[in-house]
Amino acid sequence: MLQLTKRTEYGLIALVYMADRAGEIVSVREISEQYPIPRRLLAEVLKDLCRANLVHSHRGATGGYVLARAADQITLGAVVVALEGRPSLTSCETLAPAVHGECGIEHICPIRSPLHRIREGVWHLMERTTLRSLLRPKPIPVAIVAGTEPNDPPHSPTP
Amino acid sequence: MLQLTKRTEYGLIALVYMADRAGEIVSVREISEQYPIPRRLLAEVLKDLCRANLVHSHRGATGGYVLARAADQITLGAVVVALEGRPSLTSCETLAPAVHGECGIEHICPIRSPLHRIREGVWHLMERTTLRSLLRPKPIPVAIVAGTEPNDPPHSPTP
DNA sequence: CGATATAGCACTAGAATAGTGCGCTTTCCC
DNA sequence: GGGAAAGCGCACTATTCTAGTGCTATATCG
Repeated sequence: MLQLTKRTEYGLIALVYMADRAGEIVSVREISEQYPIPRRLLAEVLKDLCRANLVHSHRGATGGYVLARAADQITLGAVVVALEGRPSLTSCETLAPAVHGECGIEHICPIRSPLHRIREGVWHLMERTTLRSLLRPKPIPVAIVAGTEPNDPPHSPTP
Repeated sequence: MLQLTKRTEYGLIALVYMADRAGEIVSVREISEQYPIPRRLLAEVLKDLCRANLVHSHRGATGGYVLARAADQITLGAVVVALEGRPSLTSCETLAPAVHGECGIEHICPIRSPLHRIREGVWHLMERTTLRSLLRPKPIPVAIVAGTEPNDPPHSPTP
């Protein structure tokens, strides 16, 4: 269904949240109280992001998570890979490498290599998109609560 | 799961096959005998493509399907829309328009509009990809006439 | 020590997809 | 004209994936 999973959405929201508080340790509870995201599920997601080294964890009473790198060093692609695996677009690619290297009709499959190109395009798009570019150009946390975008003031998002 | 469905794969394979035989009426049986695709399922897919006016159907004993337009007039986007609906990338977009126009956290959702851009990018990619570009540049029997890409082999396409 | 937070595993429920059954209609061809 | 072949339409089953939850263990701050 050519759509990101909820896990990925939640992960991105959490990452953006953490990016806004760069350096601070943020707990799952804190994030889940800001958005209608099930706490336990978000916890699972953060664990995955931690395993993928996108965030660092701190255990114990005042524990939580912190971005492992700067926001412009974290790509959408990396997040997607961490939370739902490398996208494949066709089932060929999902199964092929695991089985015997082919999808069974590989030698006659007329859409294989062209679709690869598409996949590459999508993939490239996600690799080029950094967490930073997902951030709103608004510095104040309070603004997050209040602001829909009135008319995109002074900032220019990305070149 | 950022992946095309089997239906879409099957549809593309069928379309490519039909493009190779532009003008001829091709039956579901014929296609399903060339590839390991369940006949009945392929039939469902072709029906959907027919409803979307991407192919024309001919009933009766020697019936089958034919491309409704030239291969370069059929986009991957149109096929995807016909077989799995317009892609949405986030659940916001899937539900939002149906419900009350918002996903519930829309006003605070930090990833909404940036992710929209991504979606647009993916969508644009699919809209720009035509069935023709999925074809192998093989100088096949009847030749697809209308002239393939400029990088073609030693074959001066056509008038 | 106790409260709080992450770590890990396993499990349930629901939705979406893959694939099938069956009867009807249309059309070619003998 | 009648049968075979092909599409049409609907409904149905099965499998897979995702969303979300339960429980327990471990770590750390105060």
